[in-house]
Amino acid sequence: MDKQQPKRPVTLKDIAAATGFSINTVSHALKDREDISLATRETIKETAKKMGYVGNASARFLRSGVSKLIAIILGDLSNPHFSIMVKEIETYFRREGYVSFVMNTDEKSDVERQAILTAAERNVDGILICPTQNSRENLACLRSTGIPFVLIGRRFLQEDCSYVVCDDEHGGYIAARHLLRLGHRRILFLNGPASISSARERRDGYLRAHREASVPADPDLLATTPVTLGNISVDGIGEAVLQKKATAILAFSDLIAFEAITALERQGIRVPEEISVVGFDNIQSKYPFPVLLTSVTSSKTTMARRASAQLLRLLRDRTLPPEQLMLTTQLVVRETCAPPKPQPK
Amino acid sequence: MDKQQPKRPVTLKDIAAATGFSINTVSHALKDREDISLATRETIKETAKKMGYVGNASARFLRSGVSKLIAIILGDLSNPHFSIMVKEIETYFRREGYVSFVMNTDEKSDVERQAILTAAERNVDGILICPTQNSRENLACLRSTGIPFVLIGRRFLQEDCSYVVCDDEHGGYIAARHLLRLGHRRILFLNGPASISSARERRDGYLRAHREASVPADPDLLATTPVTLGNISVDGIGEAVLQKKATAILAFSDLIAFEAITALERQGIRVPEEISVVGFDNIQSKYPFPVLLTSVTSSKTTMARRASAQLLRLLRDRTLPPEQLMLTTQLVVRETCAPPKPQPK
DNA sequence: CTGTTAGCGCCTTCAT
DNA sequence: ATGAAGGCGCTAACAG
Repeated sequence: MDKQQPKRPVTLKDIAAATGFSINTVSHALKDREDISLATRETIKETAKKMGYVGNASARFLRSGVSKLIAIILGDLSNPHFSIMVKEIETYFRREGYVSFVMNTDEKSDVERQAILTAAERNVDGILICPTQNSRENLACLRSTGIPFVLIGRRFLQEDCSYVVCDDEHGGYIAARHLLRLGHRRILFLNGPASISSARERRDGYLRAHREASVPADPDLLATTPVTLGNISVDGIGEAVLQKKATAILAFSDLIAFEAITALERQGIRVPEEISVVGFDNIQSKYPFPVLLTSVTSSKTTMARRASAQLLRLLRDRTLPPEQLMLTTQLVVRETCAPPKPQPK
Repeated sequence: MDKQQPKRPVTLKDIAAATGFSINTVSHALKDREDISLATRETIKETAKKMGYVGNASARFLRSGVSKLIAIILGDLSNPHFSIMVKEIETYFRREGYVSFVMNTDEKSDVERQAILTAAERNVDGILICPTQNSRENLACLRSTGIPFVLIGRRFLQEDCSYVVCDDEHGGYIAARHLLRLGHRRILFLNGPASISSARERRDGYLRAHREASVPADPDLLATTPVTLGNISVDGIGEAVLQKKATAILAFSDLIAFEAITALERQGIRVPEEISVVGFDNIQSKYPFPVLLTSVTSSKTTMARRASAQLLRLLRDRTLPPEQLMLTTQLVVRETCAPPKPQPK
């Protein structure tokens, strides 16, 4: 067999030597260029296969300037919301001949900055990023690389760059409206930090629903929790609910909602009998968990595909203007909401 | 500002021209080599930073032969079981200066083969793979690349290669034993395909528990379902349970268990009152879902870290012999199991 | 149709 | 302490 020595990879030069053609001819033949005779192409391709030629992406990039590499930068891959999208993106781009790598920022802007620079150093052709938005600097950093990018899930309103987001304001609105219509008057919003655009916009929707229903929104009911798994803090949620007299909870993500439900039930507070809960992301669209959480959703796979398609277009023609896309949001009603219990006075 | 032109990345040459030193000196200075005077190093590093130098990984690889790239090949990133591990691996390797990219095989061996070749073409330094095991050829393909690799979660018993798995036989054993001790005599095993080592080993444990309990294991209770999300098939699970007179289900993964529970409850069959369910993976260790599924587990983060560490060692010294590691499995008892209902005759 | 030349950005080696 | 030369594998541009 041909498999003992430390295996130097086969190069075009090796194939050239083996077939007697020049390196160049081999290169062209392997790309099936018309200007090489069919016979030659056949011979060369056969020899290449026999020798186990796989090519060298680094060398190819160095010469051509095209790496066929994509960077995906986001907070937390272990969150199903993201992993579902990443899988979609990876599959989409692999079909187009690209390889994509993921970098987790844990929502920290310095890690994100490092990730952007790493992407540049790795010569990626494009970047898909769900920005931390802790600071504005990283957007400048991203721009300064000159690499085409598309934001996904979050956006910068004052800036003119490409993004694909969902209608978070509407999401916050329909979630709050649903609860208000059930009769809830004090809805605790476990929101993400206001620096994140989607958190801000959901809050706006939440407030709009209150205005429409002529229910005053107590600022004390707007709470903030970190959004990364493992850092979500719902300690004392039971106490908070009682103290703030909340009868419902709106959570920034399904994971936060689940954390809250788990904590509440541990304290003997039942959902939805004693407190209603609405989440965001509808991660059950893919996993048929028997949890039955009412949740606001937008198609993650659509979002991922649209963002990928947009980036791909940008890669093919870098002069294209930025494109903004907002997908609709819907409320998926399951079983974690009910009218409020008559409050004992 | 310095940001209009199509932005050719800054190279060592540019810094050399700007500082008046040679390319070589610049290269050395940026690596903080002792043989460049401190003053020069300072100057050069400052200029580099000012000019926004980020380096070029492809060029570096081409010369040095080290890409600092890792490929992760697995079935389905959107499965939390995998995404949790991938996040761990990505973080682990990034701290060591590596970038890792993921490729989903959908458990198809031809896609896997392509992924292996892509990894080789991309000059990865190492591969972490959870093999499909549909065919044996891909292992040969993997070997032929000469790239160090570590299997994760599945293994080839006859082959001498590095792997990190959990004790699946013991997992199948304790799961079945738990159900047998509760009084179940007919446990439907929704297992993965027997080509997958972990499925085979879990089945062996399931059978051992039956032997120990002197309960005959009806082969009719050994069912097989695809393991990728979206392809899991539990259609007619209700009918199957009734027809096979099963009083409990053991599932190859938590996702399959959830699918089964959802399907059963839709048919009005209640868990655990009418049927008990045990899953595998304990994905709730990270997500506090209020589902309370009894599940067999092994630490995913430990598995990921151990596999990463093992691969890293291999990268530092390719002559190291293969290393095999098996982590223990435990049963996490939650609320989906109960003694069987007295069967009406 | 096929071959030659040159160079992408970096690092290794050797020279000064 | 710094510089010069050469080449990693590939492809673009041009020559024959």
